[in-house]
Amino acid sequence: MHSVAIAQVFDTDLIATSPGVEPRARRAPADRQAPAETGAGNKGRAASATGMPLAGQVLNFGEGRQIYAEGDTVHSFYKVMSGVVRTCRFTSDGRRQIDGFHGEGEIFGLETGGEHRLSAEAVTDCCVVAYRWSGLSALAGSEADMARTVFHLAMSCFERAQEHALLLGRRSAAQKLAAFLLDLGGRGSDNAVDLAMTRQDIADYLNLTIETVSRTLSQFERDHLIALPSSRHVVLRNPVALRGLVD
Amino acid sequence: MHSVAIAQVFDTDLIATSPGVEPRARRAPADRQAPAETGAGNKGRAASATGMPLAGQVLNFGEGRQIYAEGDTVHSFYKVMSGVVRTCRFTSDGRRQIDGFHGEGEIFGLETGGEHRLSAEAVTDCCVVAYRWSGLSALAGSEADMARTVFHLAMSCFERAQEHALLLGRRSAAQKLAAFLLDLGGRGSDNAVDLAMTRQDIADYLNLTIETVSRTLSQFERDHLIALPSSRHVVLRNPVALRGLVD
DNA sequence: CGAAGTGTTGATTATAGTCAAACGGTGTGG
DNA sequence: CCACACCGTTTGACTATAATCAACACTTCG
Repeated sequence: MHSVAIAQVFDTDLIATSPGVEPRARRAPADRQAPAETGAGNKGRAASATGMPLAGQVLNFGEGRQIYAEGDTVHSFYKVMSGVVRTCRFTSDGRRQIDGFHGEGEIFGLETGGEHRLSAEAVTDCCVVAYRWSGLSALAGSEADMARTVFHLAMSCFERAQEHALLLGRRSAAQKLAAFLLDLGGRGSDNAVDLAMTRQDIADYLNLTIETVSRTLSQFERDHLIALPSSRHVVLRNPVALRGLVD
Repeated sequence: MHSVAIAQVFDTDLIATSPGVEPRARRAPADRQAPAETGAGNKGRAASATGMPLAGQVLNFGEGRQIYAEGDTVHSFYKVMSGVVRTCRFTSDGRRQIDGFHGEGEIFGLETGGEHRLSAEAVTDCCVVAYRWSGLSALAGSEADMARTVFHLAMSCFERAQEHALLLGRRSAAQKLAAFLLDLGGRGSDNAVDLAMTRQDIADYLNLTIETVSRTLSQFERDHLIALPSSRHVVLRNPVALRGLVD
């Protein structure tokens, strides 16, 4: 089902070799599939030639597929090679809270406890590397480089979580959306932002409803702050004014 | 101004020796004072007798005093020995967003960048230990124990930030307050919670107004979910029902 | 006692949520 | 090829919730 290859840890960067990515059809038909590591099996894991301490498995997921579920035992943490992943939690009243969107190069699924506190799903077809991780015990004394590496990752996860909390602390829907668009826009150098996720995803991330997201974007367009050539493609016409809304 | 003493790092716990805490009057008069490390100077720093890699300074702050400001150069991270500290940010429209309340044993001020992204202030009179920290470079290869220690701290900061984001994702004021009270209540074993912070602090933490906080607590009391013997003392009369509101 | 800070309550308004309908692409099957 | 259904999205009308503006109560402290 999934292609498997070797990856390795090097200094503060996690590198995957021979990713073996195969394209997948958009619009995955089914709701759920077996967790990644079950589906992919364990074949192909080996220490790399350069003797780096941690090897990873390259895995592919179709759009909408679950990578792991809330409550699953933690076996690995993950790095996004391509595509976008969301981490989220479901509340008992049926709502979904999206903790974050994780794009290329970003880490998700890092936990200290024994089980995942959130589930992770592919927003688009995506390729991720799973790094075996048995919690803090993996940070044995002899592997200081690895400790530093993983520490760095933990800190960037921490800072993203903190920024998300501050984003959610914004007063109005307009402020939240402006901050969201600028965050996405900031990743590329031009002012074109394309949204990998649906309005529902955005709403669940910003703690708004889909209607409010849609209305606010339409208002931004009427105010010439953005252009919406299509619903998933946003052009920041006036980033300065957007920034003014935010801070 | 501040008493100074030695502290040290040991395994995953940061321990302060000879804290030399002196009580201070509640209700600090002035708005701000010089940052801790300026006020306290550098005297008293030394390697401990047991040869632990990191020594800390014990510092005391009166209620309302600033520990560091947003934008300050990072010299240290901090552990709360007693009292409560808040970390927060101010938005250009004058609002304040509280990132978190940090009680006894908790860490704050850990950053990867060169400057603090938030400011920290004493909610009550408090005693904190400042651990010198020059960022990732401090995690040199020979200090694996320290790397593991600091990694553990980073992860707990991360998890708290993530929980805060999910808390802010709650729909209603009642849900936010119920989650907040249960979080505070969970720290002790009984159902008595005393609030170190003002209604304004709570409002800024939950992204609500002071009036909504007050009204919601009054409503909880009318519904026999809590008792409010005084405004800063809450008794959770029906924690099960509160939990039901949250999840 | 009076002043200042903190907290509560009431009346009104602004904002976003809810319910509902319609629009626009995309893919399918006749 | 077109008709159709489906999904994500947009828009409208109405409502619920919390913000705002305002007044008042309670504590602490000088």
